[in-house]
Amino acid sequence: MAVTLKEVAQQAQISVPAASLILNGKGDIYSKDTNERVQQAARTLGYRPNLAARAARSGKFNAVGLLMSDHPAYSRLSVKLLQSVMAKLSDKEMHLTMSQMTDAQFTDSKFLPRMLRQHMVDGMLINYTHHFPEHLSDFIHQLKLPAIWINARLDHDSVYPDEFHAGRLAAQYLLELGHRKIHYLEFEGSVHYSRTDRREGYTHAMMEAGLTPMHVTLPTQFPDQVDLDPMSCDTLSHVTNWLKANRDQITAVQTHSPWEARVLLYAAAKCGLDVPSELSVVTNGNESFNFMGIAMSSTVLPLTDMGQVAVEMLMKKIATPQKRIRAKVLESTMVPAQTTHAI
Amino acid sequence: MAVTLKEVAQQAQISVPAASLILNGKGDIYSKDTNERVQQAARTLGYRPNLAARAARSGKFNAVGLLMSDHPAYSRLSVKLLQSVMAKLSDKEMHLTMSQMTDAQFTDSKFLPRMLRQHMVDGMLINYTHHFPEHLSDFIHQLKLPAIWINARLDHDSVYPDEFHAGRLAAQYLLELGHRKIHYLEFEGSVHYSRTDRREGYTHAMMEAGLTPMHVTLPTQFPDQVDLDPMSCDTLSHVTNWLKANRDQITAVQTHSPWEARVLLYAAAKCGLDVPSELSVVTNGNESFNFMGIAMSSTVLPLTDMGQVAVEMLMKKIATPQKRIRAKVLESTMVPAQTTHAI
DNA sequence: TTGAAAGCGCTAACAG
DNA sequence: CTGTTAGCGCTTTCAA
Repeated sequence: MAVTLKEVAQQAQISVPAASLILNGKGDIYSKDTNERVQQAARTLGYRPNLAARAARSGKFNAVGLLMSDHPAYSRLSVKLLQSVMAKLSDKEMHLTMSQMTDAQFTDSKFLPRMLRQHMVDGMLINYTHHFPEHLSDFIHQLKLPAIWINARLDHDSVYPDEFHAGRLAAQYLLELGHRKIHYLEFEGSVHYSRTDRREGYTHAMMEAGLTPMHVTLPTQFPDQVDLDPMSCDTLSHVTNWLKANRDQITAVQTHSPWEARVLLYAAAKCGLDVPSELSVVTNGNESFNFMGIAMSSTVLPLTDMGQVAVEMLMKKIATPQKRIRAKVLESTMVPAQTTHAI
Repeated sequence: MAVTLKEVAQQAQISVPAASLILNGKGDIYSKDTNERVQQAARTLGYRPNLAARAARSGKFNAVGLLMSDHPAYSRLSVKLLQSVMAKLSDKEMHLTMSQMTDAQFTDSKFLPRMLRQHMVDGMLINYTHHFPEHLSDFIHQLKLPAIWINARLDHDSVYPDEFHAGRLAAQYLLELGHRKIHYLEFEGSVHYSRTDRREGYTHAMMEAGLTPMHVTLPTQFPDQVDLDPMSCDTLSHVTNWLKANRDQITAVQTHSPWEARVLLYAAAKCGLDVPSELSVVTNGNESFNFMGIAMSSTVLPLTDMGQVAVEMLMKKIATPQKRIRAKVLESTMVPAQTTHAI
């Protein structure tokens, strides 16, 4: 067994509760000397408070759970977001416990993640973009477990990006650069609200500028499915064919996500189209990135804010669980880089 | 307060310890009827065991900590690895608590992560590729806290990939395809053992085949530093220039990592060199991937095994903390895809 | 087959 | 300023 408070108290010749108070920063009622003795004893013995005992007594776990899918399409785990969440929790002397659900568990109405089955966190962050099982959210409400949703467009207890704004922002940026022949490219895929919203943001900006929106959807194989059959991917040829057929009518392309943007960049190079001098490319994304030796012009999400806001909201929710908190909608910013060029 | 065992026991008209035993699967000494009553009561009341109380009493947290850097170069967080770790822990009814250190904390010899300062986990997984501060590992040993290192090449208590083998494997694959003019490309960067080992694996395979290893190191800007100045990246031009100058002497390139491979693919397209018909590209990596609409031929790590092995080792370590466990070295496999072609 | 008693390590409420 | 008493929710031990 590890060093306990009792041993520290004995060593410092004081009662256990006194040692507890002192080590928790409430020692100002004790003498300078006693404080010193206790601190010293704790240090020499290598005392580490047992968080389980503390939680058992105080009724607070000082822990937050993060629930997500193991399917990248349902719950993309942004490392930056995760870091921001952890940093913010760390400030509050709380920790993060992770839990993921497999697709099978996800659809099984009887399955409950450990974090819901057992009492172990003060609140939950739920990073499910869509398809969050209703029986689970019902259960969470029923438990009155404080929870904040991330990336889900709900009216309350939720933090999510303004995807319409992001879509419009990217288009406006291309328009400001003087582009008129701007196409919008997306691959077939899941139906998260970001998909329609970004496209509508683009459409809105084009109409505002008196231009006709040009939108194309191409078939793809989801990049994470490459495991299944690496040889069968023909995404590139779809993009290349489209680009070849339309190159005269295009000076710029806005893509739904980095996935389309990367393929497009590669296809353009294959077609001998130089980016950015002959073709500008901009995408909506989470963070700025440089996948191919060229920095992508992109809208980026304030992921750090997002994590902080989510944690702040959760803290409020934990303090007053019954009160619903108005959803926070976050705006992206446009980060110009090396794939766009004025016309 | 949530539903407690006491309430369940009252409802089922039995003592608290009896209810505890029954709900923990040790109810075979009780009558069928009693078992049923307790289970029923727990269900209708929505009982969730308080893990803090259980841990306080049993002395086991049933929790594992994951310590990493927030710097992607020191501790790349593979989502697949993380998932495998979580899944394995989930099987054992344990959970994962995350902790990251910032670079500043990392270099501050006085800083201790919460997980070490406080007693809250039964063991730790440490995902630091290099530069793990000595005062921290000393501290961990001193605490006798069971710990397993991931990605660190230590003799004991460690799981890491055989990078030499991976480097050799990729080269051998190209050789089998009939390539002779095989160059090895890497960008300047940190000095993890994977860097030299992979290169030496390549070198070894080339020498075995009676060929001269051709190795080039090009300058780069770390892809994660794009935030700092997105416009200043000239990685692509370095690769393009190198490729142009050497295209006649190259039929295949092996790259240190996907980062080089992506840039190379893009550079080749820019030069009008078709992959794979005119240039084969293979890389060492963690997982197979398709970043640009073309599936990359790559060595891949058994990340799922890696997570499982790490957890298994940690469980052993927790059971017998004093015993050192021989390090487990994992071999990659070669996954051919769309970027390689027989000559 | 069941219950009572004890205690994990800690914090909170009081009394002195 | 300091100690005593009590108890968080649970598991373990022992007696019946």
